[in-house]
Amino acid sequence: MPRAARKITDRQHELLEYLRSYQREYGVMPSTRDIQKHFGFASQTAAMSHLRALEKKGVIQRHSHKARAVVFPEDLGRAEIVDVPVYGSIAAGYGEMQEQQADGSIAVDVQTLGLRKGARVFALKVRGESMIGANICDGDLVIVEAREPRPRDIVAALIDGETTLKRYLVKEGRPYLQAENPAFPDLIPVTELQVQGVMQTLIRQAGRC
Amino acid sequence: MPRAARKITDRQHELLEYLRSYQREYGVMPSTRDIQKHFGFASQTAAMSHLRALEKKGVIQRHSHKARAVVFPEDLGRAEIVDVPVYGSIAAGYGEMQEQQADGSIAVDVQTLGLRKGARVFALKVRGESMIGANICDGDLVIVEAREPRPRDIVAALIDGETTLKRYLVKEGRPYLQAENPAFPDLIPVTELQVQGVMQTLIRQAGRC
DNA sequence: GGTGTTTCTGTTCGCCCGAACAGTCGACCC
DNA sequence: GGGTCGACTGTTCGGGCGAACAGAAACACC
Repeated sequence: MPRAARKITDRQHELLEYLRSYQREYGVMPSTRDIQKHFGFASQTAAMSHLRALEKKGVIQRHSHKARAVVFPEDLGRAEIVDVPVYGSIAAGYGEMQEQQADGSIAVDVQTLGLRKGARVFALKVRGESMIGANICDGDLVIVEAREPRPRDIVAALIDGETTLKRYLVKEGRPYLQAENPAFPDLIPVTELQVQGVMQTLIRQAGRC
Repeated sequence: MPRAARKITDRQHELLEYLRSYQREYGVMPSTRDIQKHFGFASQTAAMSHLRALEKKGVIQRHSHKARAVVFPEDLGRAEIVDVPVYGSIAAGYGEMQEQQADGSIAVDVQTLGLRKGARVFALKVRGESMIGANICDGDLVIVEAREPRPRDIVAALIDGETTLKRYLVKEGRPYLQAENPAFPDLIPVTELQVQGVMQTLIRQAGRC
């Protein structure tokens, strides 16, 4: 295999790793002179030829005559990525949620999440087995979009000062919430403002459930 | 509220949108002169002052005296993001998978996926109800890491030329696979090389299941 | 033994690009 | 009605930064 996709050298791998770590830390690519300093090169040309080599092997792309214009091809044309804050529990409306401390956040592209542009979104850690009938387990992460529910949506609702998942149903014009577990009481009438959002995506880490 | 977090102007929103679209397309930020040309400014200073305004409002960060050094704070310090190829079905071993066309890909940060560094990983669209007992439904997306299974892992296994999910169990030193649905036959002895990987994460889009 | 790749040194060139300075005009804000 | 913003024009300066050129020494391939 003389042309294309030859194997990457140890030294080139080092450089690649530096590019990645620099980008993660500063959000920008290093200039050839930054690379020079980091590796202790006496000449800036050394960095240049390494970049050229990596470009020839296809692991990076460069825009010529632009500053810091090194790009990883896999980052290009990727769907937009959103950070979703994760709450262990939510004991307030959406308005007050911003002040509440998130337990962390997850980053996923919008396409997988199936979100509309500009949707307000958060994630909730499921506690208990009340939705086991919908195959949602204790410990699952549920991504919720703050919007009006439609009948049969699974919603995050505020009940007794705590947020839980329930099925949103409408009977004879009156909305009510229902657990998907025969051991749980059925009909809970919806008073007002209790629905915080609609479940959009579910994420489960292996090992649980 | 005189200081900090004032509202973003329409014009500033336009600029922000341009920064994002430029970055998505080229993987690099535009220079002030790129901005100037795009908006038809007569002076490059117009772009500069817009960037300064956005920085003061905290929606971007800048590294002074560096070229194209505009950064979105939310992109900074984020866990590494990996692209996971999605296969509708896999009828081969891991080696041949690279040649097989992926049905798309999803981008998630490694932390949410719970992956080890350098792990070989792919995603599989679940077909059928054979794992409904483990609360895995038809249409779910399962992220699989190619590695040796441990007892009680859920694995992607090649059976009759098609990949399906099964529970990996060991009885009296002999490994076998089991569906998590009483309607399916239990014990399937493992011959060799059939396990393609271990389920690590599950992703479910709402509306299904 | 020539040809090619890798990993560098040393130097020069010249556009790229952020930054600073000096203004202009209009919209709000007490 | 002076003050502070936002949205610019017009110009100059100087370091940032990619790129080119001329090597060199090690190693592998065949």
